[in-house]
Amino acid sequence: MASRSDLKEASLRRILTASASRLRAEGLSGAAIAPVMQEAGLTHGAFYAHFNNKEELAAAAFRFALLDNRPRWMGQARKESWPSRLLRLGKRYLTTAHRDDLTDSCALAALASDAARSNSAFKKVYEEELRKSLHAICVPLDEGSPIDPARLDDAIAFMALCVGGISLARAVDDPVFSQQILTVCRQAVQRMFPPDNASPTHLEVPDQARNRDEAQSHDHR
Amino acid sequence: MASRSDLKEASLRRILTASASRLRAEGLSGAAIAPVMQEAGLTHGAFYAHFNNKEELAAAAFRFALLDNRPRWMGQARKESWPSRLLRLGKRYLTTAHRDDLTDSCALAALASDAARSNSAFKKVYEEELRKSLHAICVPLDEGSPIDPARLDDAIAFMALCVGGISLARAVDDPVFSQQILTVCRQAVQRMFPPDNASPTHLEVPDQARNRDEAQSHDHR
DNA sequence: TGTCTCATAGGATGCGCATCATGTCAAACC
DNA sequence: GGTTTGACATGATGCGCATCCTATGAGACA
Repeated sequence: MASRSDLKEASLRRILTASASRLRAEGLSGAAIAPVMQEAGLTHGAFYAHFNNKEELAAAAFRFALLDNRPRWMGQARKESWPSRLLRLGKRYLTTAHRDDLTDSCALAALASDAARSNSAFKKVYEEELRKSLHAICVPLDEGSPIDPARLDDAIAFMALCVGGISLARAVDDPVFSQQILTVCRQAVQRMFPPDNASPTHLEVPDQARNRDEAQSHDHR
Repeated sequence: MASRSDLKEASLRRILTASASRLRAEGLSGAAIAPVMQEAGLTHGAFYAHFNNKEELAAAAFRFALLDNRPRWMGQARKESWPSRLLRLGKRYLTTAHRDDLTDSCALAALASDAARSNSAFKKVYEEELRKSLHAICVPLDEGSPIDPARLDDAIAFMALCVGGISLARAVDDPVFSQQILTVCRQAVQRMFPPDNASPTHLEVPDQARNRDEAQSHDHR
């Protein structure tokens, strides 16, 4: 039928899709309006029918990027123990595939430095999305229940490791080194959250043996 | 006496200082030539007496930033055990003071996202500096000796956690949440690298209580 | 059928920026 | 002392970009 508002909504969606890609690939200041609109099949003039300014677009596109990706990379981590859930997520996150696919990657990592330099409005959006992701990590199954603060702390450390790991892996030129960074970080997740039988998540002293080398370094998505 | 080349060298130093600050505060694309030159007490025309283009400046300024900061934040972690060295470094790195002082902060964290989006030339510089920092973490004392690969792996995971932690803490708007991120990451360092003499009898859980990050911003202790 | 609305097109404007071109003056060198 | 060199200043040049303005054409609506 293509009613008037349907068309606009479709346009908006294309704009957000294009913008979300370019935002991650080129950063907050890099993703310019005209190219985004062109990628969306429109011209720059149409932009202001959808947003008041570039900042609004950035916020909306950032939200869109995470809304789009979160379910995909959450997958079904259900029913697993807490440490194995983190381990599984870490193995999915810290891959060469995710590293190399900037345009479709985790926006929290891709725009971390940018958010750090941005104004309070964008930081609020970033924070909101980060909280949503942390929440999703903590309780992917029953949406309503409050989350365990200890788990939240675990999830924060986990996210920091993942974001830092993939950022470093991307920032480096040598693919071997980059791969090493990813592998080491995957192992670090395991060391930080040892499998259930070891001991519960907090206040434990995991034997100081440096158990390295249980690294399957192949990536799958 | 102010010989000709002395003057040029002094100018270069001012340019690098100004550029290194703005680079960290505004990113690779944000740090423009004219403002940098002005901050250095020169005009934009003088720029090309020192560099061929903006990329050269960015690379040099990035190097300069780390050369300038590395000794300061390494401090004297000598003679301590490996885990306590990392713990000490983590406590120094993951502070609100470091978080808030973008212009003088760790360039590896401030420019991680930017490097990820940059060309191979800049990534090479980033990688080189990252390797130097990792090396400095592993063997701050005797420069010559080869580094233990296991320690290098530890240092990589440590850096990832630190970079991710401070990036997230900066990207977020709520100061309480930001503080929590820093605190959790400091604890995570400890969890990842438990102190060697961590005996159950002598349970000293130093960082467990709500932070009060040792706010001595950098150096001077 | 005829108005109205509004998403879109296509300039136009003005600014910031990297880079280049030209001028200047003091130190360096003969 | 006279010439040369080169760091620096000043002023283009041209591009990319955000934003604004105006026109248009097709759906909405009467």
